[in-house]
Amino acid sequence: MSLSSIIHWSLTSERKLNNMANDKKTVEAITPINEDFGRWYTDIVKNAELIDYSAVKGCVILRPYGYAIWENIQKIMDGMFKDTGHENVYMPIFIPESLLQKEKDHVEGFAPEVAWVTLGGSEELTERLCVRPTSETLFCDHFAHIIQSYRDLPKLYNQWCSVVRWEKTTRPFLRSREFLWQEGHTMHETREQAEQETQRMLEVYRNFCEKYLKMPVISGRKTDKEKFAGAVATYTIEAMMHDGKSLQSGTSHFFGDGFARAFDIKFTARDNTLQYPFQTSWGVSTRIIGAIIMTHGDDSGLILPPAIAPIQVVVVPVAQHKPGVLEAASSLRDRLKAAGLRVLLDDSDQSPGWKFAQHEMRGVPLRIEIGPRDIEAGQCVAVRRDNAEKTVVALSELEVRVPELLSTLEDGLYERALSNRESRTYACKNFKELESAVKSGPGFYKTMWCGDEACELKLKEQLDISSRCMPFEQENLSDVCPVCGRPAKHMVVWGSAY
RNA sequence: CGGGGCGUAGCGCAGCUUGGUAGCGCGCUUGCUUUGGGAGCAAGAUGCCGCAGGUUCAAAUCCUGUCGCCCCGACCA
Repeated sequence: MSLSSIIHWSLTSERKLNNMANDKKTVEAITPINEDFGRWYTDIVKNAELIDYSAVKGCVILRPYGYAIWENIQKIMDGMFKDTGHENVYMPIFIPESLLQKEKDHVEGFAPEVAWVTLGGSEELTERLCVRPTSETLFCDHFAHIIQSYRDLPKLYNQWCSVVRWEKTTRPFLRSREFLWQEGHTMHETREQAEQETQRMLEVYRNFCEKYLKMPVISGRKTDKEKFAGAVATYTIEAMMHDGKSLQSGTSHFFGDGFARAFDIKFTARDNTLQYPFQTSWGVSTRIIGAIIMTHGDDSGLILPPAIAPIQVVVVPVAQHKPGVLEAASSLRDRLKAAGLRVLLDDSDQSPGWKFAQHEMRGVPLRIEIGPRDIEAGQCVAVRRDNAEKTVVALSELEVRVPELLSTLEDGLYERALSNRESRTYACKNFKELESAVKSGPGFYKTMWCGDEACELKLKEQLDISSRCMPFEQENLSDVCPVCGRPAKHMVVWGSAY
């Protein structure tokens, strides 16, 4: 028996025992978060009814609760894009092969994971069509038609759509073959304007993650090795997950005029000369839902930040068959709804305990219990999802206290995520320190770096870590690269990534 | 792509070694009683045993092939 089969055997039998022990209680017990993070994650996405697996490997069904999270994310982000002057468009799902191949680096980067359509009905197509893995080429083809003059610039476009990348290893939300996202594509008169746009949209992403998702991120630049195929520079926001691994949560690319040249996009400039415009693109995908799960979740399941939670408050009536209870509960619901909250009154005929567990699994930020005793006392009981803290709320103060509780919960989520990141972040002056930091567990390892890709590759080989980003907020940890000893140019955050 | 494991009711699994009427728990349906942390009793319904061949009087069980999923590793804009 090989080592891995022994490990597998002991895991499955352990699970069997767990299941047997839990049978009385529930069939939906999830793996403890610190026992097997990967399994915990899969348990969550299925048990919280975010997704179901489909007939095609790597393509998941977003169930109503999971899709509602995406809709809330969309609503907020779309507003932020509109506020920064962007317009939504929709491009076709297919890209002719000749179009995809116009930019050399781009096609090389994406070719291995592109899905092709070769037949229309039973007829072989004269040119095969790729199912878009990203839409730079389509936008460029279109921009070439509509940009003539500096007066046509800037073009600030965004589209909400799905893209397909034929991945070998897949995980719900984190890496699937088809996923939903938004991709912004912009064209500018000058290099500076495009560079500014790249940074501006990264800042929109950072703001969105920190303000609404309560997820601290590090923003910075990718090394050349890690940058987007065809980009001059790629910027990223990196978030640390519960287990210390890094998740690239949004990217913003500066393309220079490379694509413009490849696609022959030209405009007449103010000085009556023909110029190539400068381009950006930026994207956030449903992967961000994976980030939310892995940042905030715990042993009881999901914890959703209120801003994107499909249900912000669940009202659970206790002894709901008794006269007056359901009426009191639905009046609570109506008042909270009127106060602008997303509320569910769970009047299903499950026991209260079952409802508690169920809504905890689904990450509802705040639960309100109301039973005969409360009604008599003119109160209800609010329970925070993140720390199970119970607060007695006078019914007369409902509209004031509930938003307060949600807001302190938001602060709590952010603080907890931040302190997890801080406790797993290591500043390393030399190779020895880096090595021992890596040994002490997954995390962010900050070091200086000479800028040479050879050193980057060496760290991958020797310590199995890759560069996550070169943060905008640089620190001076030492004067030399810990790998080669040459003068250090940048501070880099290293880690292992999802 | 390499190594390992698993496909039996909606879910989790037993049965396979040694072939002989398809099982258990949860869930589901109906009724009654319950309700402040995953309720109880009673009566029900649900299976091309992944698929295709083969051996046999007889296959969930043995043999061959095949497809799918999971884990570990490699790869991964």
